[in-house]
Amino acid sequence: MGHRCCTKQKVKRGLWSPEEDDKLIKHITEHGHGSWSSVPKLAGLHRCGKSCRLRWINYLRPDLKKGSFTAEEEQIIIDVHRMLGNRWAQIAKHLPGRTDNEVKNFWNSCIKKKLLSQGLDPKTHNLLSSRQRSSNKVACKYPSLSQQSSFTVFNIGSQARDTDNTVTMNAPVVTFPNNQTMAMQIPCSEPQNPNAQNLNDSTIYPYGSSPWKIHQILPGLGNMYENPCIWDANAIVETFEEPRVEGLQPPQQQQQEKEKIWETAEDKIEMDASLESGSFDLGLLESTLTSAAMYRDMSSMDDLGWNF
DNA sequence: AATATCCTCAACCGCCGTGAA
DNA sequence: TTTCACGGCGGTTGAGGATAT
Repeated sequence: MGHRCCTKQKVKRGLWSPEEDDKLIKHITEHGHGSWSSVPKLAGLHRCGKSCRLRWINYLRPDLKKGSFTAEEEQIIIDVHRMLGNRWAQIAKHLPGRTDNEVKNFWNSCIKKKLLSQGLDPKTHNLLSSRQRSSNKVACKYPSLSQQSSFTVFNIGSQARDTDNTVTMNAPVVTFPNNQTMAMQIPCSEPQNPNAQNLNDSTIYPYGSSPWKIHQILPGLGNMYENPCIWDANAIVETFEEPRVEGLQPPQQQQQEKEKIWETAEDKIEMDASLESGSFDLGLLESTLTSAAMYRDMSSMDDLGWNF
């Protein structure tokens, strides 16, 4: 059964013809889309409004980025997915010009296989058990990541939404080889977006534009750090300053807020994320985690420079 | 060259949240 | 309070192209 708007009249389905595209583009550039349900009639299309919307958003929009995903985009997807799961629309927001559908397809057709070939569970980003690994030997068309077997020491936990709506998070663990130091990019204090008034605003630290400085991680076992990254545990990394933004709550208060949300992790952070209750701010989580994820700019694992 | 299998990705499906009536 | 229309989202499908046999 189609959508209600589609059942009212006969609508065409399937691939769009160039003529249909032209009609839709012409209508929207001249009049805007307004109510999508009225677009087909006004544009002279025998499609349902939802189909028009999808076609415009995913394919015809002028600001869409064409072409393959870059290595950097791919890493962003992996990093954000690690923290947000299959929230494609949220992930796509970190990739200007990319759509949720595109990101989802790329994930399912490529990244997922890469992670499996690395012995990582694409859902949790954790290492698969040896049994799971052996049953997941997948030919990876893109060998770059799978060749980085030495990075299996790098294991970040991630969230999984359980059926009872509890978000379970494994504490992120970055295991550094003993006696190694490592350059790591973490955020410095000043947000670049002058309009940002609120830490909850994820635009403060958009990928690629946030201020980072290189820190050195001491040898040993370090955990991804707290501030503004919310992980802690017993991190053996140096702290960095709280972002200074006008109108922010005092750090102490922020800390209390965070403590409401997060329970201290040892190996695992479990929190009651009853999303409907409103006690859990997904936006805050996301923006914070996104900031937290910035360490990924060591992303390019090739740049890490382990000295084995 | 023919056929089978795999892979990609555009499009659809169905559910959900929101706001208006 | 209920109903409905609508937009948005994530999961899934299937056509068609690419690759393997």
